[in-house]
Amino acid sequence: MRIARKPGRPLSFDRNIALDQAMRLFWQSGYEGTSLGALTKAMGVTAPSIYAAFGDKKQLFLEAVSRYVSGPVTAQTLIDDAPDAHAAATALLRTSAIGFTGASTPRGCLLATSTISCSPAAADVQRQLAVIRKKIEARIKEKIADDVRKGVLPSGVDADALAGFVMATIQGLSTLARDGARREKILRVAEAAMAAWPHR
Amino acid sequence: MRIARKPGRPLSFDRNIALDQAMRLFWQSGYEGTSLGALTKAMGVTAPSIYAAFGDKKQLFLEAVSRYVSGPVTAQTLIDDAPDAHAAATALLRTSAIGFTGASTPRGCLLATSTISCSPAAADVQRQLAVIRKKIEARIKEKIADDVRKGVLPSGVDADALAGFVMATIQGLSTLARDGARREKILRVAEAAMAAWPHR
DNA sequence: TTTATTCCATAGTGATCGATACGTATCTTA
DNA sequence: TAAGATACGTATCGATCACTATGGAATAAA
Repeated sequence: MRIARKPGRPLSFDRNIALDQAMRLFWQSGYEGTSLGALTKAMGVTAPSIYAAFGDKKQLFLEAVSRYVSGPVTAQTLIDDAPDAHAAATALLRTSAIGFTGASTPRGCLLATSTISCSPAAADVQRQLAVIRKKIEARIKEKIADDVRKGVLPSGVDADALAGFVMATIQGLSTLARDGARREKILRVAEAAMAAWPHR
Repeated sequence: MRIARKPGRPLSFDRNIALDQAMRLFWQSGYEGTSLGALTKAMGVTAPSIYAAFGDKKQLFLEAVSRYVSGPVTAQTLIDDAPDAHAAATALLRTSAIGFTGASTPRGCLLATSTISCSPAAADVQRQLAVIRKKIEARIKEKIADDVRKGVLPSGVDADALAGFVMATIQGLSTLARDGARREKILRVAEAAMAAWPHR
């Protein structure tokens, strides 16, 4: 079977690599803080090619976000693979602390920082990221509720508040990282946070 | 003694009221997300008058931030007035939960949201807000260290990590509020967080 | 009234924003 | 080699950005 090849002039850049550069820039400066001029420079692609390949700036950003949350290790997989909610929360916080302080990436969390505040024109983008955050929180809440049903956690546990607490801590770790805190300290903060976990 | 009155045409607007409107707008949309056009409309003051009264956009923003953190109830006073670190942290989190969900104010925390991500042009503003955040964290850390010295908290307590945890939680509550969580839930999250507090 | 001072309102400044029109180059297919 | 399709590079588009030059209006002091 032959490889189907589109007619016409081929792309002169690697779409994945260019998207990675865009993701990194959005991660660093946020959605509205990243200009198309900065994107063209970082991606090595002219504006018309970006628009042909990704649509407009909003679609490029959302695709970058999709790439950010679709790596081999995601919040989803961390939660699903953990034996219980405590292990899931610990893994989430530890992985966040590591991921927010990578030497070769921007500090903090793209999901937590890139549209926290923006002009009214970007309100819908802001809302879409909030939806993603809420889905993660809902998944944590389910995991906690599972533990309550199994008797791993006492029946009095407020799954809603505890899931919100885990999310809040992740967002907070992101800001600490943005403000320059070292990885080692953020890991200690995460550990201190897990002391809030209820026991049977 | 007579009231000294400047010569020349008097100001046609109330500087404090205008500053309040600016603060609210920055609180809502962040530093770079708030345009001067939006400010002139909300403040009811034309651009040249804003520049005459406040300098430039950066100075106006910093003055709005100064106003935000200089109310009758501030992080500083909450910490200083509390009998111990646990009470201080509880007061901080509860007050944050209330303040981030006011019906007549934007949601979340101006200090936590307005410059989390921004273009390289606003890097210095971003840094100045990070300094303010770090001062609050340092004050919390002192309060904790005091408790350790007094024996209120065990000597093994990591004051640095615990102070970072309180700050991280506040930032996280801000994002939860931004994402639409109700005040009642955020208060429960704050309560869940305080379960992490070490005891003697 | 005159003069000095200060502020307001109009109407812009150059720069940058996101996004695109247009003509040429490069590919597959026939 | 011709035809069709796709992407490239150049050179912009109108809108909006933060900001300001200029002249008239409103006040206090002389």
